[in-house]
Amino acid sequence: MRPLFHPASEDITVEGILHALSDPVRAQIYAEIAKADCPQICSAFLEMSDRVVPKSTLSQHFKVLREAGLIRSERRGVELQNTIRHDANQECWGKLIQAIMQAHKDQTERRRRTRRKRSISR
Amino acid sequence: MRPLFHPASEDITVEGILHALSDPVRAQIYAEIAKADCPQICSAFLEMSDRVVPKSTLSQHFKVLREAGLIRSERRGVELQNTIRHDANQECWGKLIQAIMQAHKDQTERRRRTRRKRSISR
DNA sequence: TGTGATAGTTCGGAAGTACCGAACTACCGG
DNA sequence: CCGGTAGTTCGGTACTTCCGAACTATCACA
Repeated sequence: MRPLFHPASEDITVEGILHALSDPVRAQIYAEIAKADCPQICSAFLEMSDRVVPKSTLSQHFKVLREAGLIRSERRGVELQNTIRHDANQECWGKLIQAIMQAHKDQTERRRRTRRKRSISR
Repeated sequence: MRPLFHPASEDITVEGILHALSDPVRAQIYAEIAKADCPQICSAFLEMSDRVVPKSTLSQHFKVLREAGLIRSERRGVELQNTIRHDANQECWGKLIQAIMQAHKDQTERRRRTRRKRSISR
């Protein structure tokens, strides 16, 4: 097991961030880590809202988020503590990331409304 | 050749937009269409800044942008006139797209400065 | 109409990426 | 050292991307 790689903040790219957050599972993971007030461990996401995420897949998702520079993972005993990377975020990526997360939130909300409307009209 | 498919605005997704714009070539195409004051044809992008884009690849890139709901393509004779889709953009995606384009712009600028600094320090 | 030219699309194969189960490594508590 | 829990790596299959070659669509003009 090689030590966890985190890119230097000057190596973070738009492409990397967009790619990482263009996956709904990863976007949700990121959102939950962001809104939690304490570090989150990977296995907390083995089952999410509706779907079950296999743990090898989950591990890859965390790797993508980490290597895009979005989260920081630190070993604490047997588990990884994941937090969002405020260093890079605030300065140059803050607005981008916020806009993306807001768009995801709006979309979830919009979908929820549409589903409900549809089920009423039957 | 099937007619050009454009998604209805309610079928546009964050995932689709992020995926489309996470490719630097597509992001640049989108940026240039956005800043031009008249529709742009696909073949205008066969050679861009430094790289040459093969036309089959270019055709796919336009398809991705179109099907993400970012651009509209209309046949005018032998060519396609591409414009950005303001309908969907303004209402719910405007902020997101602007933030992404700004981030791309900042990144290009940052990279340009770094390159120059490096070449001075030699 | 037919021929040539130009713009874009489709096809097919090679290269790359994603997903997931199974086997593995790392760490801790007794 | 054992057993259990948390994560990673491996390997195969499935999907995606890239690009050249062949194709289709449209126009202009004889």
